[in-house]
Amino acid sequence: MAADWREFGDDTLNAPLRAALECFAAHGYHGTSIRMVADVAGLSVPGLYHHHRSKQELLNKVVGAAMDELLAHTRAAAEDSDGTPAGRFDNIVTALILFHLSRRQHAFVASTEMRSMNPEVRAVHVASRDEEQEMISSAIAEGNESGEFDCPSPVDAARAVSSLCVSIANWYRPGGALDPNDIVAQYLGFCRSIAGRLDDAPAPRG
Amino acid sequence: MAADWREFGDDTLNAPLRAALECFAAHGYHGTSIRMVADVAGLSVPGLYHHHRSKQELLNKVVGAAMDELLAHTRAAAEDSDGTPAGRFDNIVTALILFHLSRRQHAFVASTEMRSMNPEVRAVHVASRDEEQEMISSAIAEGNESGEFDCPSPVDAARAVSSLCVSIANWYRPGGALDPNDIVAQYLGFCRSIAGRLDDAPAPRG
Amino acid sequence: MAADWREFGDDTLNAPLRAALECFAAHGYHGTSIRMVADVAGLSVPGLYHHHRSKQELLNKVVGAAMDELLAHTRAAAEDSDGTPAGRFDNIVTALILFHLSRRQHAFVASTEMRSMNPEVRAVHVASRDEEQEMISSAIAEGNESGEFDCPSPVDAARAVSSLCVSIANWYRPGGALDPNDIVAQYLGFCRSIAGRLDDAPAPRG
Amino acid sequence: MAADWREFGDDTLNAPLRAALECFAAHGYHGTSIRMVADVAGLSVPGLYHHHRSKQELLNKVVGAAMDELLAHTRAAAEDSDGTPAGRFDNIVTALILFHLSRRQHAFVASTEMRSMNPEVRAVHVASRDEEQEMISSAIAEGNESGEFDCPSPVDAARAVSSLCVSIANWYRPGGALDPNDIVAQYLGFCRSIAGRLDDAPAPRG
DNA sequence: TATGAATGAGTCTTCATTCAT
DNA sequence: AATGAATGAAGACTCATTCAT
Repeated sequence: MAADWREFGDDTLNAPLRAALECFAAHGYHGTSIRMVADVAGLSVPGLYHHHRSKQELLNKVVGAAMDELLAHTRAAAEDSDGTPAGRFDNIVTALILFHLSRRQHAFVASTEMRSMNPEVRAVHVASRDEEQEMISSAIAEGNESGEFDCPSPVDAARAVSSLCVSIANWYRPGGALDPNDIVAQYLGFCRSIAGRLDDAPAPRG
Repeated sequence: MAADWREFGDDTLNAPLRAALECFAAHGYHGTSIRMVADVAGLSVPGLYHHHRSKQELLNKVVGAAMDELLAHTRAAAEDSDGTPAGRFDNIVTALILFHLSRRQHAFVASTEMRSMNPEVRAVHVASRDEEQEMISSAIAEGNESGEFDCPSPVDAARAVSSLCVSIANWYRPGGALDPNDIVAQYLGFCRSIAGRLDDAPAPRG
Repeated sequence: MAADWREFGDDTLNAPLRAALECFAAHGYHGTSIRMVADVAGLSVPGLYHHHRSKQELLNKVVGAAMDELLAHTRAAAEDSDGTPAGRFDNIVTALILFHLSRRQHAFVASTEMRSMNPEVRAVHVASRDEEQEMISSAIAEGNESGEFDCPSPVDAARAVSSLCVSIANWYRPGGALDPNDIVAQYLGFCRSIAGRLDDAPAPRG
Repeated sequence: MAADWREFGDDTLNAPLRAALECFAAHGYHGTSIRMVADVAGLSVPGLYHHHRSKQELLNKVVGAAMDELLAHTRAAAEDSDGTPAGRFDNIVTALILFHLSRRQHAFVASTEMRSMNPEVRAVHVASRDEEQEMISSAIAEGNESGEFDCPSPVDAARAVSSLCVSIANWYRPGGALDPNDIVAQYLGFCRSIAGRLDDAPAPRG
């Protein structure tokens, strides 16, 4: 994993989960009926239930898979860095941006349907998200010490960085006018400046 | 209005609309039943229908009121500025931040339930949002000319600025640890750096 | 009540509960669909739900009303007796028989659908039934002391007496060949002999 | 068979039928799903269907086997008697009691799920039950002639006797406080007194 | 003005049953 | 012989909405 954290191939969702993802992204959890999911998946309703026990479970699995993938890539990105806080920050944020470009719907559903999840499942996802943000804020904090960053509140900045990356999923459409690589560069620039990165060689900016 | 665009008093929603807002914010449009709204409003179901023709209309009114208020404040803020692009940018973004602090639920519902609105109503709101972002991007573009900003893509930066301000509604709770004034300063700083503001006197940063 | 414990007029079930009673008696709780009940009651399905919260509640109310009526009549019968254990036994058992003749379906459903009830509701009904049998067994036990009965195990006999009266609901149909008064006399005789009643003037026997 | 009508060994139901019996006894026919039966039987659903064509057939076979066993034992008991009506009555009733002690669940299901059976299958079982009761009532009637019984209505008494024996299945649990042999003696006494048995040597009574 | 009562259409879910493998 | 996968029909229940009062 450590080597290819930049790569997001086709996701591994099977037909029913993919259908659920698409429906949830388009209409929301409560706006989606199980019949819609079954139709999109090319199954009958009981056929869908043969694979997944409930509508709730569809959501859990979709969001769970997304969160796992995000964390795995982010951790790999952090480990893969050059050892400096700034390098770690760049890698983590790059992974975050790439994820939201590559898993647009997953990310959108995960952030939108938090409230529709079971409390216990939601707790897991909140923990994942918190770990995410913690990785960012500690990189910034260490960067403050190393002189690479000048950020008065790493925790708040990390939240803003995270929010900004998440927001990509709200508007990005593959095949649109913007090149993904440009977006990565652009948003990495945004995030560096939010975090108070002190640049000799200034980062690309939007 | 031009004078007090910084002030957001109590909103003017009557009981049914306020109830709808609360329910939509908590459970989403499709996750909210008309009966829930009636209960929270202290009305019977037909009593609710006496005031508002449909569930859809509740959403339209709630979101419409929010968008109108946001636009009014933003326009007033723009007009109230010192005439420089940088001053206009600061005012507009400040209005945007204040709105998302003061109308947390309204903003959350407006951004979350776009897809649940009638197409024609949605079109109005999209137009409002676009006008919003256009005000920001043109301030940045003019700032590029005036030398106050150095921003390669004002449109993209404006979207990022807007997204970041909207995201405040996702986590801010009145009465929390952070002081609203500090948040304004902090996020204005974030937005300035996203937009490539060239500072003599550096802005507060997060 | 003490005066008219022999009288069972029309029961007080309203249309939905009466419909539920009839359906449960005919097809059992699980064999009855809510649609059947609604049809029999002359209501739409949501109309039925307007009056009663769930299928389970229909069962609870039907059985609860029956148990309450049975207990009220049995207690009144006990209080109305001539003071001797034998007189009390006769009154209680007579009330029991009359109930199963007059509330055939109620009794049938109550005894058949115990297992279909919520645990807590079932507990109430088990307690009622136990009180019932306790009234019978203590009459027998006191009759043993007074010399009116000779019964080695009043508890077991009381259960048999109770079971025998309940069984009337399995076959009795109003308007059939047997006169209700004759059945009362006959089954009272059965019950006396089960309980070991020592007769000078022999009771009617079947 | 004539020799051992008092013996009820393990029943001969195979795994699927035994599972069906247990489920039907616990939840009723309509409260039982084919999947529950399959699970209890340790089979897959199609595996269950491989052995039995339908849920209905499971019920038919379970009840049919029970009825056949009951009739066989009752007939053997009748033939095995000492030739007197009273002796025949005692044997038949004893067989009836033993059956309800030994085949508690079978008897319970057979009496509870009459209404859930196919009409033609139900007809067979009604006929069996009628034959049963006819054996009892004719023993009583002949006993009236022979002076061993004094029973004004043998048919009604036979039904009461039958009902009382059936009711044992409602409460008896193997391993409980009461010894099966005692129950036989006790209920035989109950039934004799219901039937108006005139005793020189008084029978055991409850 | 306000509400108890009602409803057609829809919700999620499970049913008994079958079939390709 | 045995099963994973599938399905039309039905299950209980709720939806947004209306109407008589």
